[in-house]
Amino acid sequence: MMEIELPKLNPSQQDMDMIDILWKQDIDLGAGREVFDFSYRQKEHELQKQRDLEEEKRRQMLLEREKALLAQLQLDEETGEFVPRSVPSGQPQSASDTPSEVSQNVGFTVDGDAMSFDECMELLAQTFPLVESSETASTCLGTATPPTTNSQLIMAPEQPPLAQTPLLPATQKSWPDLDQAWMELLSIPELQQCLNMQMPEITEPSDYLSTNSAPEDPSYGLFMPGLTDTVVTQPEVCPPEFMGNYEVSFPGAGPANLLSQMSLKAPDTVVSGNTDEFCEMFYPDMLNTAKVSETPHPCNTVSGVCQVTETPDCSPVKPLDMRELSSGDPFEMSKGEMATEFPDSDSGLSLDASPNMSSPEKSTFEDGSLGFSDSDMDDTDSGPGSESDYSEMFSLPFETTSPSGTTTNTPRSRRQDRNGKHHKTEPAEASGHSKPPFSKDKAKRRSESRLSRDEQRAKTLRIPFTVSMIINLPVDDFNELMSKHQLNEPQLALVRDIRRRGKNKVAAQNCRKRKMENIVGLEFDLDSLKEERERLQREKTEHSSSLRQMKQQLNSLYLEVFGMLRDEQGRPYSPADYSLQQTSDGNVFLVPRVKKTLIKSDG
DNA sequence: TCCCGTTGTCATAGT
DNA sequence: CAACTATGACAACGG
Repeated sequence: MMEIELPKLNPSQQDMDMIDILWKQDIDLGAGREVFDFSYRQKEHELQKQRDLEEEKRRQMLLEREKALLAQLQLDEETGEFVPRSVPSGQPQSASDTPSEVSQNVGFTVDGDAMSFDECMELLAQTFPLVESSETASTCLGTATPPTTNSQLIMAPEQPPLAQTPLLPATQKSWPDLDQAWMELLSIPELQQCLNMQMPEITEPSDYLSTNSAPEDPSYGLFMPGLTDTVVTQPEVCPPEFMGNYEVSFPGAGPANLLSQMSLKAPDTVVSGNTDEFCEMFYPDMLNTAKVSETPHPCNTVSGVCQVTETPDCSPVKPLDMRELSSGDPFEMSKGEMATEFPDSDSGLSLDASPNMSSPEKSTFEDGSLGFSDSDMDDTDSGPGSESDYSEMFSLPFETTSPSGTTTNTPRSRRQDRNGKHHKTEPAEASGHSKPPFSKDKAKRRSESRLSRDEQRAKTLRIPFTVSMIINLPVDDFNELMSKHQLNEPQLALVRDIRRRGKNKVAAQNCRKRKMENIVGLEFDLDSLKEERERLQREKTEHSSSLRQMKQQLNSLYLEVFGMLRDEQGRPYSPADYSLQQTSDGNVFLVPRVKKTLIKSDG
């Protein structure tokens, strides 16, 4: 039932188109065009393997050298230094990072428990016979680099999928290790560099890009007029073929390949982010399948991928799934990515946050007038089918994050498969076929239903675009699109309403987010000001105390000085009659108080 | 049933 | 002036 027909209509061109689409959408992820090109990836893969091999060899050599070094040294109890135990007939040292005096005495021929590099390689080759010979070296990392290496994760077109199954349990158990190893792998600068270098060498990206006018927004190209023209006039320009090619090319490894390549091309995303999130982004279906499947493993998402990758027979990964996971709605996906990575853009809130999986009960009943079933929808939508494929491609967002979306994807693809190419699947429909496994965020359901309402309306009026297209297209392209389709007045009104609502929804979300941020900021300011006030009050208290003390000291000093003054007869001055005053120039005068008393007496 | 938080939508002012 | 954004207000919804 998961089989789909793969119409072979100008496959190469379609491949290129799809590559363009996927590539553009994944630019946001840091993925390059080569991610989608088999030849790229092959060469990339080769190069990476070489790099891995070199790296591992180098590490292994260092390890061996250290081992041998320690084996050949003994601690000099007098000096506390390690000194050569004997002079072995070792091989000449090639590394420069070993102390010269030591390297002269140490070789690779090992004594004791140390093994030679070749022995190690051989042992590892025997231990992991499934790994490519060139990769056995990398396994020398031991636990740090589990045997499941990039050859498996990235793509293994030449390897039968079953050949990897023996590793499956181990890899699933050791996924954290594998993740770590992957992160280490991906963090190797040379690796990334070399991956990036491959692109210009193999093909000029402009060759691909030339078909589109250069979009400013990476995802913009998805909505380029040319592309939409293609959509309209060429209904079969489609992902299924493209994906089909991939599936044919890499039996049982298509989506995983893509994922791995993506992860390679966008190491930051993988490394910095939670792998679960990452995989949920790309493999909602698979994850869901993995979770639903009876396999009891605590399936973190990576393991979900692993399952899909390594058990292609039962895998839900079919071209359509692939299309979805390769971002369901490419535009939305890319936007979502941008939103998450660059919060400034759209404040991390985009429409894709709004959902496209609508809860069936709500989506179908909330709009009473629109309460037809999904099958009805399918029937009503069987129309020209020209946009259906792209409508599917541009279908609403959030399948990537919503659990219900993930659960619904499989049935959705199934139905799409059944319907062949004439499947304009609305998100609402997609979710309508299976209930959310658990009560997820009500907000999401609400948003789903809301969007699905617009979707339903659009469908009712047979609007040939998806809501996401309507909302997200730049105004010029939107107008162009409108002009290309002869829409009647209600259709135009609905489309404008959908666009307005969609944009306003995002605006409202941003507004609320800002409001909350402002509140948080103000609370922070309030706390700071409270602290400041307390501090100032403490200072004031201290200063008052200090001032009082100084006044007392001054008074004492004054009395002391005044008491030392004597008149011509040697008698002390009376403090009642005289006072000491200091002028601005620093001179001190004895000023009689007589005047005051006189004034007082006069008064 | 009421309360409350969240979200979508509308109206309107501003950019 | 059109398109978009920001925001207050309101309603619907669900816990």
